[in-house]
Order: sequence, then structure tokens, then C-alpha cells
Amino acid sequence: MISQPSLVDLACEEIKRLIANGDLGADERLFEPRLAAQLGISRPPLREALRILAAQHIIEQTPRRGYRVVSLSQNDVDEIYGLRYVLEKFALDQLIPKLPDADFHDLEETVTRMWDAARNDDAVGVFIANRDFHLTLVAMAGHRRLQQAYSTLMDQMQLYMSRNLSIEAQTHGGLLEGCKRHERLLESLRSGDAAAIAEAFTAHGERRYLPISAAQASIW
Amino acid sequence: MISQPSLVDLACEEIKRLIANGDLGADERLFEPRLAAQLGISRPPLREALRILAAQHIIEQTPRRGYRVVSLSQNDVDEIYGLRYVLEKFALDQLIPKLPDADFHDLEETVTRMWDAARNDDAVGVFIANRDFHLTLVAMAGHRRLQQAYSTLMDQMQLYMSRNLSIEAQTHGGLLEGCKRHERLLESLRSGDAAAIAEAFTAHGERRYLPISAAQASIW
DNA sequence: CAAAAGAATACTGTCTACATTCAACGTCGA
DNA sequence: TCGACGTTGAATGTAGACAGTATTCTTTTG
Repeated sequence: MISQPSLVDLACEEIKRLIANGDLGADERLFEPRLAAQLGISRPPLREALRILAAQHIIEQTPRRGYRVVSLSQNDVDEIYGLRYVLEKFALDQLIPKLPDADFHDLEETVTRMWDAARNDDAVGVFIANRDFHLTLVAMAGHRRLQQAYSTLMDQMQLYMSRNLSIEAQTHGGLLEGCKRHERLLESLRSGDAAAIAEAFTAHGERRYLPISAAQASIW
Repeated sequence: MISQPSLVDLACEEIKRLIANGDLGADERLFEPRLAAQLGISRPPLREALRILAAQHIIEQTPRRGYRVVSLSQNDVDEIYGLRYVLEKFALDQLIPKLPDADFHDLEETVTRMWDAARNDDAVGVFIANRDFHLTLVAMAGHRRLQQAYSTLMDQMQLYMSRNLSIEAQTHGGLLEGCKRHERLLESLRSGDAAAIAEAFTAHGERRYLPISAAQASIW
């Protein structure tokens, strides 16, 4: 059963897009009347959308002083990466027992996309494929709350990165190198060997998680 | 700078209270007009509150069919406990390096409260003290997003438990036994020895996390 | 008697409008 | 010239009303 999305849902997506595009910068205030007019909706549905985004830590609200786009400090980035690592590790732990019956199709598709984009030097394409790879991986764990928490975290990072850094500057070690690491991780998953998976995952994330400067935030 | 809480905040708290009290049962629909009248506010602030609670997975929304209190299946309980374990473990990892400079005052206070309540056979008091112990512990890690995720999870469990089970039935091993386990965990934290902490934490959570039936959900 | 269709009711989604509060700017005084 | 106070303007917090849609009950037909 499908239904047309409500204005609230549309507003959420559109505001996230505005932030990702850089139309709304870090620390920028969101004025309800202006934004409502810009989106062509009235304030009530917009306000509900803002509440949702605030709950996801994409914007923050201070009473009587409205909403503003969050600006991530170095500490914030460290927090996000640290939590992301833990959640993805947990996802793998949950996933490993299920691997024999797992369907790798979706995961393979993202890796294929990643290779294609990398060969065309399409950094944005690699970026998106990478994001989808990890979201798919976590989704395979079959843990709804985990998936939810993880994708919220990814959203926070993604919005920040597309705002502050050129994608190219964030691809440590080159596009093709990153593809290879994901390929290896996928292979280890196919093997189902827990030790190999742990190793591939650690190698994959080696330079990315744990003390990492905000300016060096990596897309992987 | 202080400011009076908005109706949205008040509505959030009140609705959570209604659920905890059992006035709103699992799977029960939340009718906006009725609820707004009951709370003495109009629908717009109520709707914003509902959006927030939905984002916290305390209620769920289906388009054009309103909101309903979530009902937790056994699988949901397993999910929450699993994630809670991972997050609290991560909190300890983050906390250990900071232990030499840590202030245990707040933590000690919750343990004191727990003992007092246990001696008076006050299961609800123990329940609350236990909750505060873990929230305080996680807060000491100094990781805002972690703390946020953790307390959201605790809310989900707490609301469910106070709805479905008598507190007494959930205190595995007796009230005093639980106090002792927390006391030991606190002692290990004071020692600062990582191995001892890990052991105390595992012993503390032994029977609680991982395959646990919904009916057996424990307060610890 | 049961099932399906239609009508009535009630709830959600959305909008317009009003009250309240905060922040910035200008003015007045020291 | 600098600081403080008051005023003004704009944005947030809230309320009430209307339109559209789902659900339920009743009625009618097979």
C-alpha cells in the first residue's frame, strides 16, 4: 500500500538536500516564514519537519531562538566516527551467523557501481556507492534499530562533508584503492570466515576511524 | 539562561508518563483531538510532540492513520538489549582512560539510593536507581551522541516494562543481589583496571543481555 | 443470514490568523 | 564618545478552522 508523502516528509528531504547542496551552511539560522515560503508550504508542516530533523541532530533548536544547522566540531566528528565503527562492528557480529543464507546481490551491486564510478574518476559516484555499501551491509544484519541509528549517523556525516569539503579531497588513497578494500571485504563476507571478515573490516577502516581530524574526514 | 519549557516539551513528557502509567497501552491509537483536549493544548504543539516521540520509536506513525503506541515483540526486546550492551561497552571503553580524573560522586549517589531502596524492599526505587546508575555511567564517557542514543533506548525499555510487567517479577536474583553487582562494578571503576571492569560488567549483565525472552526482561 | 456497497462520522493533513517574546537598532543621558 | 534604556520590528509559540480521507456502521441485496 502506497500513499503520497506528506508535506512533512517532503520538507525533511528538501531541507536535507538544501544542506547537502550548501544552500544552507553550518550554523546558519532557519527562519520559518522564509523557509516555508521557499518550500511553498505553510509553517505547521514545516515545523514538524524541523522537529524531526532536530531529533536526528541535523539541526538544533534553542527555545525562542529558532533552529540552526548544526556545525560539527572536531570532537563531533570523532564522536560520529567512533560510534559508527562500533555500530558497524556490531552489525557484522549479528550478520556472520546469517551469512550462509545471505543474499549478496544488493551488496555486489553497490561494489559494481563503485568500480564503474572509480574508473570514470567520478568521485561523487564513488561516494554514494560507498554510502550505499555500508548502509546495505548494516541492513543485512536485520536489526531495525541498529540500521536506524546507523543511517542517522551517516546522514549527519554526509551532510557535513558535502558542505565543508570537496569530495575529491576526502578520498584517501585514491578511488580505485577504496574499491579494492570494499571488494576484499565483500569477498571475506562470501567466505563466511569470521576472522577474515574482522581483518578485512579493520583494514578497511584502518585510517578512518579513531583519532581523525575533522579536516581529514574520509568518505570511506 | 533559563526559559519556560514549550508546550511541545511538556506534551512529550506527559505522553511518556501516560504510557509509563499504563493509561496508554501497547498498540493503542493516539487520537489527536482527544489527546489535545486531555492535555489542555491545541493540536499543532501536540503534533510536534508526536513527531518527536515517533523519532524516538516510542510511538509509530502510519500515514493517514495516525499514531499508535509501539508494541514490542520479543525480537524488539532482543534488539534493544543487544544494542544497549554494545553501547554501554563502548561507553566503558571511552571512559576507562578518563577514570583517573573521574568524579564518582553521582555514581555513588545512585548506588546509595539503590541500597536504601533495596533494604526497604522498594522495587520501584531500585528500578529507578538502577536506571540512573547506567545513565550516569554512560554520561561519564563524555560522548554526547552515545548518551543520547543510550537514553533513548532506555526510555523504550522502561516504558515497555512499566507497561507490561510488574517490577517485582523482573528483579532477577533479588534486589540486594543486584545492588551488590553494581557495587562491584563501581569498585572496579574506582580501581581503574580495565580487565577488572570488563569482568565486573560482564558478570553484571550476564543473565540479562543476549537471548532473553520478552517476558523475562530484567530491570538491571 | 451473510456479504457487499454506500453513507455518515471522525480523524488526519493543511492553512490562516493571533499572541507572545526576543533581538537589534536608535536615541538619550552621562 | 560610550553605555544603557526604550522602542520597534520580526520571528516563534499557539489556537482555531477547513478540506480530504479512512473507518465504521447501517442498509440492502443475493
